[in-house]
Amino acid sequence: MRRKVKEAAVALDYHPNIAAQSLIARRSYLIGLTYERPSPSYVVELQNGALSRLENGRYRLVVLPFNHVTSRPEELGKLLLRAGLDGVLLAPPACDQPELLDMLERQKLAYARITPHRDLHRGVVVAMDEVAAGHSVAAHVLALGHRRVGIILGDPSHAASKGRLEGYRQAFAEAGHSIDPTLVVTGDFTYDIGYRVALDLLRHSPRPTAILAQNDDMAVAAIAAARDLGLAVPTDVSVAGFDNSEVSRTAWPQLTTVHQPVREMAWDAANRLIAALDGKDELAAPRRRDHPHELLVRASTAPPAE
Amino acid sequence: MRRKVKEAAVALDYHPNIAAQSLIARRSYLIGLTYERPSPSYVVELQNGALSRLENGRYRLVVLPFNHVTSRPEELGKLLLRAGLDGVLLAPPACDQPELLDMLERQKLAYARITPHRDLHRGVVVAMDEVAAGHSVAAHVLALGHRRVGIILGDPSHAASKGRLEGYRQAFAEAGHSIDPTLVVTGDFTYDIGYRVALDLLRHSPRPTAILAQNDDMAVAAIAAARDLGLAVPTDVSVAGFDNSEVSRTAWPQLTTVHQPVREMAWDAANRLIAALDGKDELAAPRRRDHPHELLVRASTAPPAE
DNA sequence: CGTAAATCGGTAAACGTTGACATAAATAGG
DNA sequence: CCTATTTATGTCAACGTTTACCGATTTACG
Repeated sequence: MRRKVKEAAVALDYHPNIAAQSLIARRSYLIGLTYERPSPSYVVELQNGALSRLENGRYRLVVLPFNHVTSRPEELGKLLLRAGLDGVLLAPPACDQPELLDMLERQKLAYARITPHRDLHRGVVVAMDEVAAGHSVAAHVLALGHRRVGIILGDPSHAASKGRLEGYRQAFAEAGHSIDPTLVVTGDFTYDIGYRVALDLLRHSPRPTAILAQNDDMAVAAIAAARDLGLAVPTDVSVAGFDNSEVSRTAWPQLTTVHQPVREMAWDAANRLIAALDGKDELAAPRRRDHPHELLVRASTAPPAE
Repeated sequence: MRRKVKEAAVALDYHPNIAAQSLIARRSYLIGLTYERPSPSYVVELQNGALSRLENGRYRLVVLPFNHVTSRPEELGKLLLRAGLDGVLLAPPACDQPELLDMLERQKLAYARITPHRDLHRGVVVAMDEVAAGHSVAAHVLALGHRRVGIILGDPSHAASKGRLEGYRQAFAEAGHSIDPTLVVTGDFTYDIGYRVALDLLRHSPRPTAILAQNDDMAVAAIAAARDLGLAVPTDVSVAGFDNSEVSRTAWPQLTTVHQPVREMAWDAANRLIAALDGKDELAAPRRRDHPHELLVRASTAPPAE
C-alpha cells in the first residue's frame, strides 16, 4: 500500500519540496559553521568533523566564515540570523563573544561552542583542557633539559593563547624555573607572522635552545626561520607545535606537537546541537564535555646541544 | 510610508521567514559545493573563492564532500538533488562524470564545472590550460639542464593528471628529449602516497636529478623523502610542485610550482552560476573561460650538480 | 475646482507540504 | 455472521510569505 506509493514516487522521480517541508516543520535543517582566519587544516578538520555527524541525516552544513568577530559581534549575529539556520557551531573566537551569545539566545537560535574559554556555563560546550595541554608540551621540553625556551603566542583574541601559556607557566613552576618574559613573542597563528617573530627570537642572545609555538603553522615557520639562519632542528634548536594538524606530519623534521581533537570536538558539537534541536536534550547532557589531548613526541625536539 | 514599516520591522526585530520565501520564489538560495579527497589547502581555496562571490548576497554555501564519485556518480546525484539546492559547483573529479551531469540536467539543477577535462561543451565551464601549465614547469626544469627527470602523477581518476603529463611530454619533445617511462610513478595527490613513491624514485639508479610532482603535497613529500635519504634539495635533486598551495610557501626550501588560480576559478564559477540562476544568462557567456596559470620559480629547483 | 495620477488599505490566492479528521472499505476475531 | 479493529480514501486548514487586484483616499497639476 505505502510500498506502491513509494514505487510511484520513484517512477516519477518525485522529490519532496524542501522549502515546503521547512515551512511547516518550522525547521530549515541547516546547521551553520562559523570560524575566523582559516588555517586551512583547522577549518577542514572542523568541517569534516561536523560533516561526519551530519551525513546520512537531514541536516546540511552551511559555512559562514567571518573575520574580525571581536570588533563587530552584532554583525556576525545578524548574518547568522539572516541565514535561516536551525543551529550554529561557533569556533573561536566567535564562541567567546557574549554579545553574540545574547543575540542568539534572544532570537532562539541554538548554538554549540567549540573550545570556548569564558562563560563556560552558557550553552552547549565542547572543549579540551588547554592548560593541561600546554603543560604537557612545556614539561616535555623542560624534561629534555631546555632552560632558555622561546615562546610564540597565538592571536591574543583567541583565548586559547592564554590557556596554553598558563599551562607552560605551571610546568615551569613545577620544574622550579620560570618563563623568561623577553623570550615571549606574539604571533597570530599564521605562518608569515610566525616566521617574522621566530627570526626575532632566534637572533636573541643568548639564543633560546627550544621554541614552543602555539600552533603548528607557526612552529613550521620557526623551523624555516632556523634553517634560514643556518641552524639545524633539533640539533641547534628544538621546536614544538600545537594542534597536530596536517603540516605537523608533512614538516621536516616531523613536529613534536599536542594533538587537539578538533574533528572529534566538531563531531560532538554537531551531535549535541542536533540532539537539542530534535528535542532529545537529555542526550546532550552534560552541557560541557572535555576531549582528551595527547602529546606527540616526534623528531623536532631533542636535548639541548651544550 | 515604507520607511515606517521598515522602522517597525527593526523595532520588533522581525526577520522574514526564509522557508516561506523559498517556497514562493521556488528558490532555496542555496549553492552546493562538491569535492573529493580534500587536500585541505585546495578545499579551502575553493571554498573561499566561492564564498567571496556569495557574501553580501542572498545565496548561502552548502558543502557536500563526497568520496569515490567515479564509482558511484548516481549516488552523488541523489545527494545533490535531495539537498534542495539552486545550483552546484562541481570540482574534479565530479565535474567529469557524464552520468552525474545527465542526472542534474534531467532534474534541472544548474551546475558549474571547475577544471573539467572532457565534454567541455557541457554546461558552464571554468578551466585552466593544464597542458600549457605542465609544459611550463617541465620546460623550466629542462632549461636548467636536467635530463633524468622523475615524475609523480596525481590520482588517475582526476583528468588533470593526464593533461599535465601531456604538457610535460610536449616540453620534452620540444627540447629534443623524451620522458623515461621507468621514472614515472603514480600517486594520488596525498602526502603519504607521495612520500612512498618518491622514495622509490630516488632509489632508482641512476638517480633522477629532478622530480616533477603533480601537486604541492606530493612535492613536499618528495623533499622529505630526499632528506630522509640524505639528499639535499635542490643541490642533489630539484623538486617542482603544482598548484601554488599554502604548503608550497611554507615548505623549506620554498617550492617551485605552477600557480593554479583555484580561488579565481571558484569565484568565476559561482558568479556565472548565479548569473544563470538569476536569469542573466547573457552575462554568463562565454560558456567556457580559461584562467591563466603562472610558473613560480622558487628555491627548490636549480641546475643539476654533475 | 476638476481630472489624472499616485498612494493607501485590505482581501485573497498561491507556493508544496503535513497533520488532523471524517468517512468508507477491508480484515480479523469470536 | 456480527462487531471490533485495521487500513484505505478524501477533504481541509495551516505554515509565512508574495503578488495581484479592487476600491478608497490622497496628492499633483493645469
